[in-house]
Amino acid sequence: MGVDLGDLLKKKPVELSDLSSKVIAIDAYNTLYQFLSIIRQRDGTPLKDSKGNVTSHLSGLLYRMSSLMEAGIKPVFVFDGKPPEMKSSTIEKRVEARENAKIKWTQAQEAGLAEEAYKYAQASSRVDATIVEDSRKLLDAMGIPFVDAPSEGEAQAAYMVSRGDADYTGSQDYDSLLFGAPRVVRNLTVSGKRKVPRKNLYVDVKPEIMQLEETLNGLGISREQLIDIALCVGTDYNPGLANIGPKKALKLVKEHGGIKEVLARTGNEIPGLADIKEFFMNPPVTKDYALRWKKPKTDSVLQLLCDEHDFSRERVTKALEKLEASSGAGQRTLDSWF
DNA sequence: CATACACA
DNA sequence: TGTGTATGG
Repeated sequence: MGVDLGDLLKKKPVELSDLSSKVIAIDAYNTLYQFLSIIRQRDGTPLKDSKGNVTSHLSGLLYRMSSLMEAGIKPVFVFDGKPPEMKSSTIEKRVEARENAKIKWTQAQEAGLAEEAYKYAQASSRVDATIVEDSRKLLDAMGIPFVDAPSEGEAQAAYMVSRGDADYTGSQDYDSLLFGAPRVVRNLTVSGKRKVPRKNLYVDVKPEIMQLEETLNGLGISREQLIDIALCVGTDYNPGLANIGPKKALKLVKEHGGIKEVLARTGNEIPGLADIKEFFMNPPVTKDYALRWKKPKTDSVLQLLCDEHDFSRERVTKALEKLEASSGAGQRTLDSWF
């Protein structure tokens, strides 16, 4: 998912402490998917409570958010609304890939291929309605606000940064830049370590920020041209052109001015081009939101995580102490509203 | 992924 | 003070 523009974009590593007091509009889907895919046992099974419900996302949310808030960061989650019709092909492909991965997971398990099994287990992750519902309950109990996007969460998050209601969008994907987010932060993690795929190796990963204006100036293009490049490479709304990666796309778009000319020159076409461009330039968003960070409801968090999902009381209590110590839950924001 | 804990 | 490894639910 998302757009593969990583090589073109200028990224600046930062410390978590540099993001203190910043409001970060986090793409909920992206984050939950990451948690579900990565927080697993060595055989690939996600964390589960005694009733068999998956809890990886709750674990990820609790520990990461309490650490970020302790560092003074003010997260707000943005949930997806109704996906646009032009995304349906991508959505169908994801469903299919997931079903396929489930079968292969079982097969690999039976064949005793641990690494294969793990890989397919990850690929079978799904952010379903229950996952979303649990996550909203936990965020609410933790006092972290969330916003419901009318359509794409990345677009809503970008809008919130454009308006100045948030400082950054937070996502591993680059889409929010296309939607016009002035600033994006990736790798918004605590530990700073990430496992490299397939290898038994960990590398240091720091949060990194990207700035739209700076990126565009550096490449010598407009946002519309950045979108054109994405369209060449492929987005959630179109498959992309054969044998054209980010670098070639940049060259072509700069040379010919825009996607229309590139298509004409290369003998390609993108069905629904105008609608897709319009969607990136002017996505459905809402201004119907209020960002309030509240004191965590300790009892609700303990009830949800410990009583309902078998989390350790000791660990959850420790995380709650971090939350309560955070400035985000405290004075300024809260008092300004009450 | 984040944390805890062992051990250098 | 750091690095590797196991565990969480």
